[in-house]
Amino acid sequence: MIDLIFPDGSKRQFDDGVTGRDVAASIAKSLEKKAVLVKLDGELRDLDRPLDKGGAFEILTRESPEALETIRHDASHIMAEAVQELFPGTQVTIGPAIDDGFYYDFARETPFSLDDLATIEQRMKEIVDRDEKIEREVWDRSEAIEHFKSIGEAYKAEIISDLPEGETITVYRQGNWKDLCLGPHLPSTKSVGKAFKLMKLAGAYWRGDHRNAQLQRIYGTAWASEADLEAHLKRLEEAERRDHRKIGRAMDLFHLQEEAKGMIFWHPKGWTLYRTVEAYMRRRLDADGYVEVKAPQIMDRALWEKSGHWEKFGANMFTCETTEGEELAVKPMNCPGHVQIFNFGQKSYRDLPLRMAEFGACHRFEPSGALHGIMRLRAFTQDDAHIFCREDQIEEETTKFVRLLNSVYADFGLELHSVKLALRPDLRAGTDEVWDVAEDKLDRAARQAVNMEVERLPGEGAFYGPKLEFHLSDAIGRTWQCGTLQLDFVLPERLDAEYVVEDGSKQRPVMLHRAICGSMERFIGVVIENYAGAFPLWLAPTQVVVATITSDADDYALRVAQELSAAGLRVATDLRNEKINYKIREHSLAKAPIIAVVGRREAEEGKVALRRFGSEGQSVLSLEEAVNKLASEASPPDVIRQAVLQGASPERGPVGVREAG
RNA sequence: GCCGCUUUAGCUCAGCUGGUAGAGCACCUCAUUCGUAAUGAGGGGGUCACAGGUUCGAGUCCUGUAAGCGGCACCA
Repeated sequence: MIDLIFPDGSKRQFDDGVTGRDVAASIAKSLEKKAVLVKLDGELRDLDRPLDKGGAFEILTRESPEALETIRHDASHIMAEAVQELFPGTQVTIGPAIDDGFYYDFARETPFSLDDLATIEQRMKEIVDRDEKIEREVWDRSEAIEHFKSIGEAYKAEIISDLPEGETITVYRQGNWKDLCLGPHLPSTKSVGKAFKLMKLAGAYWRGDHRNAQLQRIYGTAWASEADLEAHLKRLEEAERRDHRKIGRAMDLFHLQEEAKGMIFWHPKGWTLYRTVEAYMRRRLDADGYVEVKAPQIMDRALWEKSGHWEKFGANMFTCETTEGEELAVKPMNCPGHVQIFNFGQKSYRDLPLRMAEFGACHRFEPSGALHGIMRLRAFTQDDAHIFCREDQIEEETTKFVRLLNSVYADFGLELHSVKLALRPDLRAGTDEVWDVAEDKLDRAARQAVNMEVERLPGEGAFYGPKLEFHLSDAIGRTWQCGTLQLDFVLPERLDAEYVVEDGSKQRPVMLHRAICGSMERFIGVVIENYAGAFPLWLAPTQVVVATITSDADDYALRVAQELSAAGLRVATDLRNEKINYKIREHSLAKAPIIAVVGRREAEEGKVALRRFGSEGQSVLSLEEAVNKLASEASPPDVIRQAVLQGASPERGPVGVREAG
């Protein structure tokens, strides 16, 4: 007999070997019908698999969130079945559930075409209609290897051979089709439903290793209901609408061209946005006790050899040789330069922590396939800083940094989504004791700053120290990793950084590499997508468009523009001989935050009619009122906070905006 | 870098099985002076990514190259 404890706390006894389906049937016939999976002590299991032990027990229906992953996993199996029916000779490999859907990697000579996807999808729906029972079988290891070899499934046979001895080999059978799989699965192909869609074709390496054969991956999305599928497709459309590359072109922010691939041509409006973000970051760093520096763009090979970059990352560095025989490299990162500045003259423990910041332009030779819009470039600017400190300052500095990062994200309408701690890799510098302390310090400091679980990523740290990754989420819930903080035990040693302590002896400082935006370009890309180009007033490249109704108002419009501009606002005028409807439409489509309409009436009364992006109303204000109001509204969020702290009236208007515009 | 797809006017895209390139928007000119999301008329603009090949003839078929896109690998 086994004891099952149900979610309501009740406990019942069942015979050994009872299945989830039996249990469901014993509760209600309707439940048996709806049941697709069970959960035993937190583990998902097939409905028809006999229960070999008791424990916390739950019966799951298709609609339960836990079932979704299984629906996706099953969909991948159905896809594999469909592919093997349609394209005999295609080998299967693996096909897991992933976020929003599933994929399956196939080995086949001829590539699949987009037309094939429609055919496969059709066949998948037929397989669902066939209502094939999905059954779990436990196989003998060598028999399983033999079986898959005999049917030409070399990859499957390899997977089984690589499973540890003693591992239970389970094969799932649906209709005539079999696949090696851990499970669990739904009871029948019909349970999977038809709320799926094949999305794209891609190449992928066997076992994720580029030295292995390249397989053909088919991605699909699968949901519990048609409505969920529709909603997902809508979200994808929405994401596409926000694509920074599209918006960048439409709003005339920047462009890329093949003569400089992976590098941005910033246009006036885009560069205004860039400068606004940079000026904001600079103020935040200034206020947080950083000093800003600028190190050379190109330095001698010898320095990169000393720092270790030449050996480890030389292949990704842009290099050149002078006619005088010097070998130089364009900096791929800023750290060695900063250590040179630290090393100049003598540093005392009184100088620590020394927070050295640079908007550092870095160049890295990224593989062509890695480039992506302005998110992944060959030339980019890090909002980099290195904090030189004592070991006992690591925690405090980390906490301070995380608070700053959190506040910066919030100012851009973004939210810190998760913090991850990348732990020691196999190949690493430093002793285990040092790593224990370092990992522990970062973990504790991050927790203290954000009151959030810190996810641990074993083996993903840099060879020189553990790393905190900060993932943010945008307005439509996508996540991005921008911020990072990395502890470094190695570089100060390699580049001989030291400071004098109280007793006059010399010590190595610890270095914290940290960035909030990561790359300015990438961060701006995220910001563009976050706001879908409809920037808040303080960020908008053009903040106010002064549009005339008739040419009678031209002189007045110029005066309005001049006064707004004098108050620090970024202003454009539209004096064209066009109807006001036309102008409103055009500037609204261009996402101008404020349209100031002036006609004969406003000119005579010294007023302006303000229309805000996204609203149809207008407010008529005197010119002076409008200037004050807009100037104060256009102040960056940190400047407004500062003004409030100092007790200045926020109505007094522009503080600190000018440097950006 | 690897796999697949794409590349036609400034932008978005048509162009069937080969017969010498088209729309909308944008741009320019003229007229229109108008009160909150498109005034009308006219005009200019393309080595069809690039280089070869097949053909009487190539935007269209073939090969190669490049870039872009979707993934994979990479991301110090």
